[in-house]
Amino acid sequence: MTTDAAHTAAKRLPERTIERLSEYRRMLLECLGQGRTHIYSHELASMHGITAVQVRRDLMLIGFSSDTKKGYDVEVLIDFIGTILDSPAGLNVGIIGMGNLAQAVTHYFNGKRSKLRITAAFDIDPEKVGRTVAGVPCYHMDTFTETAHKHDIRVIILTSPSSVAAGMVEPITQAGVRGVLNFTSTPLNFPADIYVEDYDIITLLEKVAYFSKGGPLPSVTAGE
Amino acid sequence: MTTDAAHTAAKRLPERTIERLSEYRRMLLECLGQGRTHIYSHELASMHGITAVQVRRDLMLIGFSSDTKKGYDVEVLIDFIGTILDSPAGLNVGIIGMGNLAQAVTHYFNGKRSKLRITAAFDIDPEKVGRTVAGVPCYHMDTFTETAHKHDIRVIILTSPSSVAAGMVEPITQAGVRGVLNFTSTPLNFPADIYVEDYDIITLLEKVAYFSKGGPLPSVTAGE
DNA sequence: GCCTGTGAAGCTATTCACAGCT
DNA sequence: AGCTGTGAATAGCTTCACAGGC
Repeated sequence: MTTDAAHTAAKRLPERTIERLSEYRRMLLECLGQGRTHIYSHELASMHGITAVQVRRDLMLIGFSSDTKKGYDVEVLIDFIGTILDSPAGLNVGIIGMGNLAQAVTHYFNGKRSKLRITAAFDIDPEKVGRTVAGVPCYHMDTFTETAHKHDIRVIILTSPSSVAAGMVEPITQAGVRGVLNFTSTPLNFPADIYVEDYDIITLLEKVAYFSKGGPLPSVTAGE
Repeated sequence: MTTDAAHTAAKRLPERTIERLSEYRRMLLECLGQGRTHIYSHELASMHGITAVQVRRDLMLIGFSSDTKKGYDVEVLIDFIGTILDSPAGLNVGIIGMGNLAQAVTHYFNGKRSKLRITAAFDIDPEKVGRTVAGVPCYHMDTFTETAHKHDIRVIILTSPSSVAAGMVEPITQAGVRGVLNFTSTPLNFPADIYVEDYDIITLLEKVAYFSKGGPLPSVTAGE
């Protein structure tokens, strides 16, 4: 087995596979909590509404294979996915803009054991700066660069108002951040070596709206 | 059957194209607000960090073409995209769970002119039920079916705690909802004729984290 | 020249189909 | 029988390359 798999650029896994691995893991953790020790690919698949082949293919891609034929060992698989997704030492995440969305995200995180830690929030609202919001200390945006360094922030969740988002590119880049999750509806021009995931809620909803009407799905057969 | 099957998703556009159309439109609206009347494909493209061909291909797919060669007419294109994305009469959206995330989403919507309207929220918290939260009347989840019908809700944004999400499938399905935007980290088994978009924030962040470290990008640009 | 529109090629992701193992 | 692992085929999406128009 290849020990360098975790950081081989050449073997970059497909985006979709990464997303699914994250989902598998969460489901597996739930199964584990319910005392389940093994799970078949088709079970995991149906829980996610995908095919068993897809699950097996994903596991194949990460080089996981079960030794027994009684399905995958839940605990072992969880750990294995961890070697792919997690940085061994964990990763510190900062969040810019401490409004409702940021608080929601932060709360989502609480309780989930994770190698990802939201360790610093940034805002300009005097109501928030200096206080702890949703369990995270909130700093003034002016102190971003130094605070980000101090906390060794590698990933930024950007939830500032879209109007000021463009101005965040420079400081984020300067701070040595490697990845950005952009909830802003402004497309941002980061250098190519920073991974950016745009996640625009309006777009998402318009997409759902489109496909909701798009399929004038022929009458469902009476059976159900 | 009187209605030809051809009309069934007659020309269902690619998911990605739909997403981009939504983004183009928002950018175009901004351009329009700045008094711009025409725009070239490569301009629109660079604003979104994609290629000009991609933009032209998307427009080709929706059957849009410019009459002049001075770029696309901003206003005309906005309207054209509207004919693709919007239901002429608009679409009512309901939101289940009126926590931070829901409030953020609702606020995101305010001010954006849209054919989508969040007209009803549902929660079980007595603090919220009966009041107007973020500009949207909040009803008790118990009244979901009738309220959803009364409001002619076609799309649901699901932001309830994951633990109770599974229980929402039945009522949502019964209410005749056609599309669901699921922010819950629970994969939900809706009938195939309901369009579901799963949008899990933890997965997203884990993905960003993976690709942030994944690329041991040769040399981090030290200089400014 | 610089633009748009588009067939054809290329790439990515999913599914098919089947071999091999208990 | 039912499961996993995987080459080969397919579907979905993006980019190349170029034709045609101002």
